[in-house]
Amino acid sequence: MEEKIFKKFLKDRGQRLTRERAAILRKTSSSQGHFDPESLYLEMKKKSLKISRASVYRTLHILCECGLIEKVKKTEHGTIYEKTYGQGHHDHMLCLSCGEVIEFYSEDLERLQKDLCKKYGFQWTNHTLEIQGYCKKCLKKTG
Amino acid sequence: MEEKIFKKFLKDRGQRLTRERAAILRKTSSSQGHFDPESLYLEMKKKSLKISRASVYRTLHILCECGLIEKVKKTEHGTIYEKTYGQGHHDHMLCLSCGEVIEFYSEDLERLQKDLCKKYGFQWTNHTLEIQGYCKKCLKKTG
DNA sequence: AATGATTTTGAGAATCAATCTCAATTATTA
DNA sequence: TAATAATTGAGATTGATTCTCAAAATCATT
Ligand SMILES: [Mn+2]
Ligand SMILES: [Mn+2]
Ligand SMILES: [Zn+2]
Ligand SMILES: [Zn+2]
Repeated sequence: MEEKIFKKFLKDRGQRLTRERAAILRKTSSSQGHFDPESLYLEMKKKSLKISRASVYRTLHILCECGLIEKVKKTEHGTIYEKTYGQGHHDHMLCLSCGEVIEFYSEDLERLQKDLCKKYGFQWTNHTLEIQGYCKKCLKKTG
Repeated sequence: MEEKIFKKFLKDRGQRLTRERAAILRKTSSSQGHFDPESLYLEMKKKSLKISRASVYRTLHILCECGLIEKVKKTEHGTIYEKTYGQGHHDHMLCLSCGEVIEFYSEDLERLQKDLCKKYGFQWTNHTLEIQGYCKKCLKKTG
């Protein structure tokens, strides 16, 4: 389970699983979907888990290195993250109207990309794909 | 040609094609590949085209709205742009070692994405795909 | 060409996410 | 327990970007 992984990861680097780090880990592990550091900070504050912004940012970094979460992208309002533990790889559709994020996965799409890389002599490690457009719900409203 | 398009676009909004805007347009039009506002600002400064940062940022915005350039993505060092006039749509491979950007296009990839959108009742408008990995050159070096 | 209205510019201030500083605190080791 | 090492938080700092606003440039009209 996540805490075990995180603890081991930290230990191997001579770092400690503090109360603050554990709290942030729990928060991100139980998170549904995408999140950003500031919101996470504010939510923890509300819940009387007063952890400084510095620690939030620092811990999110470590969690990335550890592979438990990942940066999704940078926006004008800051960086978006998502947890990766227990989540398969996927890509995103983003509704330009309501902001909804649809997660999807396509084996064909993955294979096609790897084929393309081969063609260019490029050694694939990972990728990010975001499709922008309008979701079903918004299409109904606007007609 | 670009200047004509830009001029018309501005005129239609009651805006003017000033010396500053024209200079930035020329610079971006003649640009090869990707660029960022700060570098563009510094280069123009070197060439005795002293244009303020404010104007650079403002003009890049307008050029985006006009469709002559596009934001590629946001990085920790700022926003990356590229010109779009005369360039077909394409996606990117980014070398994690040397930073090289390979531009590529795949009809199959495009079709596949549109099919996926259909499946989700999502109305496609555009997308961005970045494949991260290692380029041919770097692979040779590192073995 | 002069007048008056409109738009644009640039210098520097403001904003905002993210990082850094460093003294005080906490955990680990001897 | 004392010495050592890691961590925290408050606030300062950085860096990209935006904003402010007075001065300059451009346009339309007489
Ligand atoms: Mn996701
Ligand atoms: Mn490109
Ligand atoms: Zn929507
Ligand atoms: Zn390379």
